[in-house]
Amino acid sequence: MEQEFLPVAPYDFDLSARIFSHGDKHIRYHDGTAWRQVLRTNGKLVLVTVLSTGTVDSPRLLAKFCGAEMLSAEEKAGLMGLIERMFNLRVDLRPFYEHVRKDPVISQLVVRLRGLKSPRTQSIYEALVDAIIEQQISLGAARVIQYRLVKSYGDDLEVDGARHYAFPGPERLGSLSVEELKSAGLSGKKAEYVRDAIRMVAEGSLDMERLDRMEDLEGVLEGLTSVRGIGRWTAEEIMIRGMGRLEALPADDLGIRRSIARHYFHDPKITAEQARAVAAGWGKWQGLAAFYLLVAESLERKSGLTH
DNA sequence: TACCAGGTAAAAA
DNA sequence: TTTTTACATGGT
Repeated sequence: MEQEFLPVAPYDFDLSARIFSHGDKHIRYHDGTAWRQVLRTNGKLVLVTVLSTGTVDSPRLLAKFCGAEMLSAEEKAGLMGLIERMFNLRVDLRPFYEHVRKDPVISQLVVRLRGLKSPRTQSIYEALVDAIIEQQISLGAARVIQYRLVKSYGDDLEVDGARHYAFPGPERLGSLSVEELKSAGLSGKKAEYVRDAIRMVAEGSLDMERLDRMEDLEGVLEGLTSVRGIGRWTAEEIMIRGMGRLEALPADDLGIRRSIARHYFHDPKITAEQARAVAAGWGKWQGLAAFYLLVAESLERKSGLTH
């Protein structure tokens, strides 16, 4: 079963999905031309493959759905909406490019990385779990733990003899003991944070949907940080990566601070406040602008290694 | 081997 | 109120 998408131009799918290039083939990855991950629609697992068949100025995507028995029209529509959200296909980059025209650094990057849109997780819940795992440790270490969690407790789907894993649902993850979560590599505290936050969502004391609909950024931040284990950094990660709030900037983030320091200061290290002061100029596109910085750095690192 | 890595809450000062 | 500390894992 195939489905076509017409994203809002400009859009560079392969560049945008590049952050998944070091992924796990059985969980989620991008091999340069195609992106693949198991998604859920109405409880059904579907292996989704997305690839670009267009150009940056005339973007066109093709999605293939495998593994599930017949999908209803409603389930298919659900998947399509999910894919549009996950890649921010409806976002129009042109106002962003217009806004940063006078910024000495970002104005250069938007030319080099034209069509880049930051991807989102399948659900806000998934962004929450990922962000808690990523607290303090390196991205490499976090990724190992995340994949171990998915392979240990996620539902699996077999397609053409290969086994693919979906991120475990909140019912499953919330029912695990602290010991089981620790066996995947989480610290005792992080295991408690994850379990308790999921339970709060389940019992209704943490209403993610309400926060997602909220207009006021500060209100969302406040709602999220009231949860034990979610500090400012984690809340802002959830906002940009899970909710698609492109104005949210995790200025406490070490990588973002390093990057802003390198481009705007002489110091190799700056404070979160200094980072926020620079980012203020990016207006309601702060998180997206920071994403451009990080992608530019990763591209430079890669080309640096090959020479 | 030791230290740092895309933090946070709780204890101690 | 501000400053330390424990925490888990993987890369260097």
